Amino acid sequence: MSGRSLDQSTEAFDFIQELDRLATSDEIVDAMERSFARFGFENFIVTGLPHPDQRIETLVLLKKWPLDWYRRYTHNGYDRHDPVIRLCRQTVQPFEWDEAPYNPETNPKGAAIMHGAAEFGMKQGYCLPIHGLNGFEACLSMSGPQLDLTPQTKPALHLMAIYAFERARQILAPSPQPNPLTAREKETLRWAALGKSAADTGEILGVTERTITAHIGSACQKLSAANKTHAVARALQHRLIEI
Amino acid sequence: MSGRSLDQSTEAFDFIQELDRLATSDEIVDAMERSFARFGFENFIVTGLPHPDQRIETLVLLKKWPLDWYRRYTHNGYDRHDPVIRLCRQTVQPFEWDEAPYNPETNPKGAAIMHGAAEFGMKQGYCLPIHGLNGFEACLSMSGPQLDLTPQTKPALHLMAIYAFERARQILAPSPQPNPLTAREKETLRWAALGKSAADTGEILGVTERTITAHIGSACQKLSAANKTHAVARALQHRLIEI
DNA sequence: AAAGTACCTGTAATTTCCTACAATGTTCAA
DNA sequence: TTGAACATTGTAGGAAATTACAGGTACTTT
Repeated sequence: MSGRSLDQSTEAFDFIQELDRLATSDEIVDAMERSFARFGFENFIVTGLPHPDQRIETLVLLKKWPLDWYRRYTHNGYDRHDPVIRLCRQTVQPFEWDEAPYNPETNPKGAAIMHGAAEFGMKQGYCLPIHGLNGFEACLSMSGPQLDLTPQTKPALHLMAIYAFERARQILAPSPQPNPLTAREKETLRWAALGKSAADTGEILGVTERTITAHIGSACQKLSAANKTHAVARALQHRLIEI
Repeated sequence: MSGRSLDQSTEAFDFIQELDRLATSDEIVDAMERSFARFGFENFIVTGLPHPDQRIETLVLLKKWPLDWYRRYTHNGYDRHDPVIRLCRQTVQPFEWDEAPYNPETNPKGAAIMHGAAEFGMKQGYCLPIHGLNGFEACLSMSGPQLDLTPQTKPALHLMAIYAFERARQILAPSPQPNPLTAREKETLRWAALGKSAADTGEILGVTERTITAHIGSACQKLSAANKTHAVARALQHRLIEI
């Protein structure tokens, strides 16, 4: 094993131990900047992957990213068509940006997005998908002019990404937004997701059918759902209930 | 950094590179046995976490585990109450078995399961949650009489677990079971998940309401669902549709 | 003490869903 | 070519869901 790759192996473990001592997102960004620079990366972004009804800006945790490109990217909703984001949703394995395919027929904007990044000096990059609790999807995407990626360094970066994300999540999102549903509403939605009718659920919970429909109805209102099926789907999607 | 922990750091990266050269699950088990032994582990199991309607036996990928305990565990459905499994679903961070809480009131079987494992020589252990695509949950759980866990070794084991799992998944589950739903059934379920009535969906797809109800009905049959809401929940849970 | 929230229940009208029985045309593989 | 699976549509009746209007209890916060 070369001296260089040994350095990089221990670099990952040192980085992880350093993370626990960092208290703010700025400190994490600084630490990431230093550590990733040793692997040839200049820019990076840590972000969740948005649902159809979310904007990616609200999910970005950390970034050292060309600001103009970031503005253009978010303003135009490029995340919907970005080949890197798309591949990120389909794999758990890290990959280089080059490896993200884009079919000009099904995704005409794909090429333009990749070219746009290249215009900002980000021709090459490495993306590390992160899959969290309850199907939460995120990634650490990095770019640099001269990547130094070997079979040794890739897992090291992977490990750094996982821990950096988790640390950032702890700091920046310590309190997941309060579940807007009451206990009863969650309970009735959960039974509905398991195929129970309002009458069934009423019997299970020892209340009348009418009460169940009332809970379902208020859950529909809170979730802006058109009906029970819609409410269950949204509750599952946003991890408000578990089945 | 001590010589021991440096060995263990490189051990992880060597293990990961070795994985790609392994072609069978037996070879992976052997490699894991050798590598994990250096961290003080004797037994391990790599398994997916079952949904309410699944059995854990069908999701076990690799194991070196006391057979009698495994039989007792699966026969009694201990995975439903195992404190380690429960915590595994709630965190992405590795943890020691000791750290898995069990409330005797809400989970009376929890203590018995932990004691049962101890009877088979598995008093201490380390569990590494693995969160895959689309919310797929799995873990690598390991046990040994004398654990050698330090802030350096824990991330190393974590990394090994992630790559070992992915390699086992590639070998043992190369072909995800075919989606049993037809294109039309998925389409109608998807619109249902978005809150559309059968009449709405019929208008959207340019067919009659009756046709939509037929598709939903056959989807319900295939999914063993009691009604549309149940079918949508199951389809979402098993990643048969995306919304 | 008042206000707010969650929880519970009722009636009634309307809409939507679900199932059973029946049938036609298409596509694809054996 | 000949089933098998799929997509489509129909009728009809019962089950379930949805909405609107109304009201009561219990608990917590202000």
